Amino acid sequence: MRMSRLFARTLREDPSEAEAPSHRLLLRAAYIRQLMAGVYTMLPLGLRTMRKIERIVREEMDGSGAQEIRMPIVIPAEPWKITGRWQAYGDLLFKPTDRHGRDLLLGPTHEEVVTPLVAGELPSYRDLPVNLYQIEWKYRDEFRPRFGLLRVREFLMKDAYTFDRDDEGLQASYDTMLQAYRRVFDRCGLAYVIVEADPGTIGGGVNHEFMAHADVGEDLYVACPNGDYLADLEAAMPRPPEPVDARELQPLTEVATPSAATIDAVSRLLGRPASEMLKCILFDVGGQAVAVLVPGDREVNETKVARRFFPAPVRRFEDADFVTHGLVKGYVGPQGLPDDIMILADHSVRGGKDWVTGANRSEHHVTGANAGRDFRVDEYADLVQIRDGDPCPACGRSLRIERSIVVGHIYQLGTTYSEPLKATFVDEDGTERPYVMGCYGLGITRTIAAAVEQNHDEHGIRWPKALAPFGVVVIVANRDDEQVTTEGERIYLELAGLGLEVLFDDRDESAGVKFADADLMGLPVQLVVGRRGLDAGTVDLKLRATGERSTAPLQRAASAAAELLAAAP
RNA sequence: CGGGACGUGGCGCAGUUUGGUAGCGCGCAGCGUUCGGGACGCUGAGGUCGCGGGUUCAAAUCCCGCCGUCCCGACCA
Repeated sequence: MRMSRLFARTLREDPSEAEAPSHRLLLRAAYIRQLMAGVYTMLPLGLRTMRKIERIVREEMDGSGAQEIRMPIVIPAEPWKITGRWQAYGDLLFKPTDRHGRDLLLGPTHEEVVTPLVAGELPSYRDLPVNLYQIEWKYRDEFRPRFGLLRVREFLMKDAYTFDRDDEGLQASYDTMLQAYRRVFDRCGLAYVIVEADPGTIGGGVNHEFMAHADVGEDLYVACPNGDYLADLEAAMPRPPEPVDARELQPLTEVATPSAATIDAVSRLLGRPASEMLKCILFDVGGQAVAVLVPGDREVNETKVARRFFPAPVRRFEDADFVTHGLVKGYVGPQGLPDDIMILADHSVRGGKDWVTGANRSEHHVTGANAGRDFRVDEYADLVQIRDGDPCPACGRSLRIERSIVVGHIYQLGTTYSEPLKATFVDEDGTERPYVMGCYGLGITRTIAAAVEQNHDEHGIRWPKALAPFGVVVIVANRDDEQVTTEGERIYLELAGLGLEVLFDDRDESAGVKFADADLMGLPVQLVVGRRGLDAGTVDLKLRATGERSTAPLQRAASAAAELLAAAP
């Protein structure tokens, strides 16, 4: 490709709207342009890199026994209403309507399409397992798109779906996909970890996230320095609480706590640490009131609450809700709550702990409140938010919180979708059973951004060769020197003849501009043809990743560049 | 949606406080000089000052409403 013809105008200054390195550099180096918040045009360079990743993904999917299909983007709403996700996704969905006023949506993921598809085609256990995937644009009207390609409203995703006869089959399919994902991200040159995670609005049980390290990453995970625990922050389990020694419990006593409606204020007023307070947070779960109990020094992990009740929508009580239920905001405690309020408690609330908690009466709290004796707990669960420094559930050492970008997320869905959608096959014994499903997402456009986050310096992008839009850039350093231009052209054609992807910077620009643009665009190998070198019978080579420079004899220029590229990271 | 900031040629910005001819740098076009790490000179093109309404003799500037973009939070590939 001749750069003089390439549709790519680089920017000398950082666009004001770009903050994250990948956003800034992809704009400056002419890979992408923004159309509106969270929606981007891929320019020729960006599209080439995107295709590179697609190709790697395709090869690994095909090699794992998955078959590519292509599902529609415009989807009828009905199956989504059946699975509950029409409500669960809510405003996250783009919801067009057709001329008949029928509800449609732009596909944010495709469980509701692929499940009935398979059910309609494969009625027998003999057809299983099945693994279908597609690489298609996804639409999610994110609350806040940001950081260029990292979080967008239209993004390219590879989504795969497996259909198995039973849990053992699912486990095997899942393991196969997990290995395929490893190979994809290894080939993309990403530094990443695989963590246990929360299934969010997809649902299901076991699931893992592939998290690429990045300072701008929006996703947090906890890691044990021993390496024996890794988990998404939202899914991280605390170390089980130490058993409480049996002892004499205090009586339940009401105390006046004037204008102390916060844990902090009560703690100061009564001179007791926040860890001895019992926090009682109220949620509305699809119309049902739920009280969640955690120690006063911990936060409720709302994701865990939402997961417990999925797909019912979960929201915190608003002021009006307290009034409706006859509760006093700031002074709510579990004892004496009406029966229509479900009480969920974190495991750490178990046993006699003489809690200080709200008295359900304005300006009053109680002391000596104990689970079982003074208040009922309908269910114990893991509900607290993990913090930096919390003990590792495996070894007890302090966990660290790390930042990352989720580039892949795989789920063992089980029958979460096949059951409500009545997607069944006939098993060997002649009975109908729902498919045991898995689904596997991989963000292609996000991987572009993650790769740039991990591979850049103050001059620009430094692509790993697997993702670079071109492998080599041939730079003509002296534009008015006919011999230099001719030699450059010759080497360019020779490289292209070797089957390499070459960008030929034949622009009528000064050498400095070309060098700067080459660094900015980040192509792995730079080959410079200039007067200086020609006089010495050589060309100059530079490896973008390391900045390492070398020279090669003019006659061996193309093969030397090819060898350098082959050895490049 | 809650909190904050911003919107002026393609890009980065000044001008708004105190209303009075729309500016600078980069980029773009032409000519000349220069020519291996973002060269220089001269000439030139390019702007409904986000949109709508209002105040005023006069609005980029003051007032009201709306739209858009970015940053912090809830959501996720």
